[in-house]
Amino acid sequence: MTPGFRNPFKLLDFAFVMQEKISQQHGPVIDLALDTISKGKQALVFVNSKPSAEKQAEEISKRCNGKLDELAEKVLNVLSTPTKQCKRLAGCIKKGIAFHHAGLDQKQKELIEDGFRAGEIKIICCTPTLAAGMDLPAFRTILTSLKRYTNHGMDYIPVLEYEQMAGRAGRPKYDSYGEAICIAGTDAQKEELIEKYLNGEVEHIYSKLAAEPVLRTYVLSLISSGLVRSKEDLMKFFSRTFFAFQFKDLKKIEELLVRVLGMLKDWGFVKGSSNEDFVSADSMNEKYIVTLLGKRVVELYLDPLTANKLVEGLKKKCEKNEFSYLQLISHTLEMRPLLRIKKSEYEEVQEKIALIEENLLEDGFFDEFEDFENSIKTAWFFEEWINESSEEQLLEKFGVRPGEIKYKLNLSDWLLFSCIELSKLSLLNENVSNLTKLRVRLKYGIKEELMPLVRLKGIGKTRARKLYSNGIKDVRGLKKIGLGELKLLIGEKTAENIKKQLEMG
DNA sequence: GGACGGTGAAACTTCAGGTTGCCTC
DNA sequence: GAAGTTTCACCGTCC
Repeated sequence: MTPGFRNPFKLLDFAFVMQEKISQQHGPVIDLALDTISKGKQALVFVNSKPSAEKQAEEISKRCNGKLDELAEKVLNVLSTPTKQCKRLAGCIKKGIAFHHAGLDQKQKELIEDGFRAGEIKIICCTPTLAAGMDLPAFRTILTSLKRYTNHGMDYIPVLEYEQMAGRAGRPKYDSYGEAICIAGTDAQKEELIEKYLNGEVEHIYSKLAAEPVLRTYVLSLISSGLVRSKEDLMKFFSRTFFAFQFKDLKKIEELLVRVLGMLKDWGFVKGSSNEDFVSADSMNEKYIVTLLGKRVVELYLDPLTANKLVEGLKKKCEKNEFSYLQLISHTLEMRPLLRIKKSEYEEVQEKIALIEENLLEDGFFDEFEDFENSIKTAWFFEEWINESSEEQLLEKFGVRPGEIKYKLNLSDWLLFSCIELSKLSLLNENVSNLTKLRVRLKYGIKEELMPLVRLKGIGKTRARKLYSNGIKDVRGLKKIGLGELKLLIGEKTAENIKKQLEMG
C-alpha cells in the first residue's frame, strides 16, 4: 500500500484545501485534473456511468492542449466505420485525455491503456472497469461519487470497492506516494465519507455458494467428477465449505441440496445408479451418477437451469426461425444483463412480440414479463446484426456500444454452441444445421446469402457484401472473375490471396 | 411578419462489470 | 438520487 494515501485526514482535507487553492474555476473534478497535468502527473477519474465518463473526459479535454494526433487516428479507425463514440473518443485523445468503459472496443481499450502507461495520455475518466485487475497506476485517483444506483435506489458502494479504486493511486516506480481524492459536496458528507471509507472496515466476505445457480452448477460438477456419489457424500463435502461455516444451519443446507438434487434428476442430468426402487427417495445412501447429457452440461459450463431451458426450448415443435433461437438464448441467466426497453420503445417491442409470438420456443413467462420483453429486445438486436446493421446503426437503435456488441456476440456464440451440443445428445438433430448456420451469421454479422463468401480467409462482412453486390455470389463466381477486376474490388493483396486459396481448392 | 438560432429552465430518462465452449489456418 | 439529455418556451436578429 502506498504511504500517505491511507491517512484519512490528510487525504480528504487535502481535497478541500485543494478546491480552495485551485481557485475553483471549473468545478472540482476538472480543476483537479488540470492541476495533475500541470504537475506533470497522471490521474484516473472514476465516475458512475458510461455517459458521465465520456462527458467528463470531453469537458477536461476542452481545456487541454495535447497533440496526440497519431494515437487519436488509431483509436478512430479501429472499426470498419467509426461510430459516434469512436469520434468522441478520438477527439478527447487528441488532447491527451481518454474515457474508458465496457462499451469501448477491446482494441481501443488497449490503445488507451498503453498510451497511459507511456505517459502520453494524462487523464482517464472511467467507470469501475479500471478499478480491479488492470495494472494502471496513476499518481492521483479522483473519485467523483461513492454512491451508485442499485435495485434499491442510490446506495454507497462497498468499502472493498472503494479501496480498489483508491488503490490505483501511487506508482511504485515513479512516485513515493499517491493521492486518492474523494469529492464531497458538503462538510457533513465529508464526515460521512471519512467514517465509512477511511475509518470503516471492509465488509465481510460471503460465500457465493449460497446463490442457487452456483449451487446447482457445483452439485452437478461434483457428481460428474465422481467426487460425490450420494447425498451423504454431498453433505459431507458441503459441511466442510465456507458456505456451511457461515450458514451454520446444516438442516437448511440439506433441504437446499435435496431440492437441487431433485431438479438435476428431473432434468435428466443425474440418475440413481441402481436398484432405485428399493431405496427411499430421501435416503442418504441413494447413489447418483451423472448422465451423458449432464456431463456435457458440466463441460459447457452451463448453469443446469439454463441447460434445461435450452433443451426444453429445442424440443418445441413450432415453426422455428432465427429469432426463435436468438430469443431462447437471450432469455437465460448467462446473457444478463439484457438490453433494457426504453419507454419510447415499448410499443415497438409489443408489436414485435405479436409478430413472432408463434415462433417462440418458450412459454409461461407471465411472472417475469419485463424480463421476457427485454429478452425480445436483446434477440432483436442480434437479429439486426445478422441482417447486416452496422455498429453505428446498432448504437443508434439499441444504444449498444461496440464493446458490448462484441461481448454479447461472444456469449451468444457460446450459448448457440451449447444448443448444438445439447441437441445432438437429446436426439433433436433437426436443430443442428439451422443453429450452425446461425452461428456463422452471428460471427460475421451477415445475411445468409453471404455465407459462401466468408468461408474464404480475408473476406468478412464488408468485402463479402461488396463482392455480392457486384454479382459475385460464391466460389464459382470468384473463380470466373479475372484477377485484375478482383483487385479493383477488394484490393491487391486480398485479391491475390483469394485466388491462391481458390487454386489450392 | 415570419423564419431561424440561441438560451435556459423544466421534464424526462437512465444508471458498472465481462469467465465459461470449440477450433485453427 | 443524480446527472445527462431532450423538449419547449422565450427572446433577439435578420431577411
